Amino acid sequence: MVRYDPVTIEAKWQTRWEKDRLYEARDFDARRKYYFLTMYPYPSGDLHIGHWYAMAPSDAAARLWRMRGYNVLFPIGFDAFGLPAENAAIQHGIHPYQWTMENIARMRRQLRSMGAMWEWSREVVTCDPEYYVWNQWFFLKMYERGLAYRALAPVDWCPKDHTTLAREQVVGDERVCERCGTPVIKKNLEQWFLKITAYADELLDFSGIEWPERVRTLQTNWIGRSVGVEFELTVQDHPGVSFRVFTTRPDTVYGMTFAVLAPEHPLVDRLTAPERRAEVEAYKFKAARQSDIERLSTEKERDGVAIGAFAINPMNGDRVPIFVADYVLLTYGTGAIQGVPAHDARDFDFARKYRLPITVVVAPPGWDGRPLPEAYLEEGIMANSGPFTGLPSREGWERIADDLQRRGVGQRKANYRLHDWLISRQRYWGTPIPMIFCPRCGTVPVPESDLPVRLPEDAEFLPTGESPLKLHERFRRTRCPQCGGEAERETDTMDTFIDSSWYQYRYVSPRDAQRPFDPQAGRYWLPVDQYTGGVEHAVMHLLYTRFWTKVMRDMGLVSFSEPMLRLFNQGVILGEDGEKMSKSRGNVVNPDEYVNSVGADTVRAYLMFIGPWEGGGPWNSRGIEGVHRFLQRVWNVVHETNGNPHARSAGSGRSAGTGERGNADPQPASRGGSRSRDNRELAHWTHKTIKKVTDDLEGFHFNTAIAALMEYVNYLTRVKSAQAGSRAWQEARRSLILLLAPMTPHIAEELWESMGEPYSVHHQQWPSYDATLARAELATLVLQVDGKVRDRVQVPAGLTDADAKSLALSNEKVRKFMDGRQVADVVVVPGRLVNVVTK
RNA sequence: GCCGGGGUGGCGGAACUGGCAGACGCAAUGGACUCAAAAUCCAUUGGGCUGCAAGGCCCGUGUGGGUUCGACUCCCACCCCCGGCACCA
Repeated sequence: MVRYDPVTIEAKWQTRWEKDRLYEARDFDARRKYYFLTMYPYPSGDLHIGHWYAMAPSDAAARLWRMRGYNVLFPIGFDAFGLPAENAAIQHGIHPYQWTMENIARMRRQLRSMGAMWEWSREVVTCDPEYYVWNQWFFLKMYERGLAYRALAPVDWCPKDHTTLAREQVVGDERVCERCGTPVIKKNLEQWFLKITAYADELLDFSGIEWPERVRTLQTNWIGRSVGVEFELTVQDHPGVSFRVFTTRPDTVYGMTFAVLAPEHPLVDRLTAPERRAEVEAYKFKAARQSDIERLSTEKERDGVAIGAFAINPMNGDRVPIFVADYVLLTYGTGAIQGVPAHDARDFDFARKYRLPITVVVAPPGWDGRPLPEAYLEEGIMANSGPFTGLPSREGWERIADDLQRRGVGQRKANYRLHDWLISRQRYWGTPIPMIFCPRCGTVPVPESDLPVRLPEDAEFLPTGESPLKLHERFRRTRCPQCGGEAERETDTMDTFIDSSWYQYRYVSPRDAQRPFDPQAGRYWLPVDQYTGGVEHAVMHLLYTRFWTKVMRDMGLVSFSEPMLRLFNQGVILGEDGEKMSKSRGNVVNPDEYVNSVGADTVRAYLMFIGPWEGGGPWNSRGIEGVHRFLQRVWNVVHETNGNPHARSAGSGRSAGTGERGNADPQPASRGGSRSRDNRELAHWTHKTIKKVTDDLEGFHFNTAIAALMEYVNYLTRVKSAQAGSRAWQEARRSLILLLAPMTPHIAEELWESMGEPYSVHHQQWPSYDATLARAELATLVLQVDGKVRDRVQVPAGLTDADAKSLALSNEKVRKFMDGRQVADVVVVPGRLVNVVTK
């Protein structure tokens, strides 16, 4: 028998498939389309086992759709802009372009070893001007629509990477850079923003897409919509001066006993009384310093300083003191609040500390009028609230909001935690922002006809922390497109999340030089049907690309509002020690080593078998051997019966699927009326396995699909000698190979060929099953007495409830355990269980 | 603190819509083959008790309660773990 030699057969088939363009997706095919996309990799240099974990199961799922007769688009590319390339340039003197392209070349080779059905002809590399020109084009379109703007704002700056970061790229309590872990600092800089907040409400709507609850919640929390009322407070003895506060609790306005401004609030200086000035200044200084120093002391006591001015409560005319306190943030709402200690925990602490009155305006149930031990945050009955007293607070909320609105003092408003997307990066290796600063005309966009603004190739990479573009005179100095005078280019480049916001559209027509993508091809392929990738992108990439799609819709480029209909997040593969893989831990698994020993099919199948795909989990070098043994058994069970004279399939052709659909054989072996019991059992195994594997792959339950195939192969091995040569056996072997084809494509192709079946197994129809055969002929009926299992009997599958009942009642063991007691009830679960309940 | 997810053998994990808990794999133990080893194959493998044996009995899905003929699954309370957000007014 031929030995299973994965390394040789895998190389052989990969070459052949590529030569034959086996997996090419055809634009405008008559078949239904299916666009299956996996997040493209960053070309870091080596293909990591994590890439395999993300991609191999995706490939299997995409292959399933193909075998089921869909025209599948399964593209790949590289997220090729980004900091590591530039850092390599600074450290090793290699140009980012060269570094990136060499990495891509190496990763292409490694990716090919996976045997996936990617279409390399559609490959997209984002650092190619052919690609990033459209980033610039989109930017200009957004600028035209008022969605791109430049503003001076306090922004997050990473001192190690020497660049600004989007709010989303600053992580954790310690506020560190998402990329390098360095604590960020605040800087006041003029930067470009994209107005994602204009779409905040729409981004909260996930109807029409099947995305994991987890991601939807993450995005919803990130957007952080809260609904309330913004109203005006006038300041006593400062005619014409007022400030606005935002509250989600207009029902508590009567309970305001103080007001707070953020330390950076513009009115602070103006309103501070002369005798308070020194103290207020000191507080402001302290607050400013604190935002720069680590804010690690989490349970910091709330403090503040009275500024010596008083605000007037618009509901009852009361005069309340104004404070500055750093628990109020300038960046949220209006940077000022009403202090309602009875109904807000923070205000409560603050009022306690400074001995401010605590007025209850929403009475807790059964409140006896005594002071509250802590802030009461729930609903209740309004108290001390003028004409609103006695109303349920829920109603008071609306009535006071109405009242403020009618009097022109305030209006209902939604506030968002989401900020506009800061896209300026002070680095070289990204898309140049196509803008020009002219001393006469101001900020002028680069005309579309002048695109792309190319990165100069001869930039110098010095460890100064200054952008090479800023130091590159020939790039920086230009002519103003409006007046023709001397002007300067914007030297900042775009956040690389711009690239990934629309790359799925580029795959549709990657070489189109006229527009970002061909709208006709787009109408056929778009949107993405299934997207897969890690959950770490939940509030960055996945939010940005939804935003981008909505902008494209408003531009008339697409007719839908959501870029990806279904999303699946796979888990993270860990080192053998259960820890995150890292070079310093020395627990990194190199996929190439395994590919070169046990083969890509084994690595693929093992990654799918390890557990639920969404769960990730530790790598286990013994576990992979078990999967390899399984493939070896598959090989043996097929090969050992290859020589049998009856083993050749009678009718086989392009459409020779095993099931009903497109079946060339009008009377498959499994439907014959005169089959033996053994044949019936074999056919039952075949069909129930087809059903199980089909259902599991559909739901991305690769682990249980493989477990079912293992059971099937164990069974086939047991009955091999008795069954070899029968038609049911032949059907079984064919089905086995077809079911394996998406997960382990090489061994499937090799075995398919060895059986004398026509090339290629990957052009075959996915087997369908016969529901009758999939059901078992015999069922094990569990007999219980009072809920305890007392016997198990084999019964025919279609046994009636009445028969099951009498069978149970006459069963010897059942009678024994009834112990002479009366029957109170008999519960029958058809085909499964009978429970005799005694009195 | 809030939001989301999760706790099942020595390990990774199965279990339809409330109906045989532990599929499949790893590890382990015993055996076959071998001069020997590796590989392979066969058997056993949740815990406890009991029987010469075939077998029998009890306990068991984080904890405590509840609903039900019957609960890993549903309800209530709690503990622990993972992820996210966090002075957001």
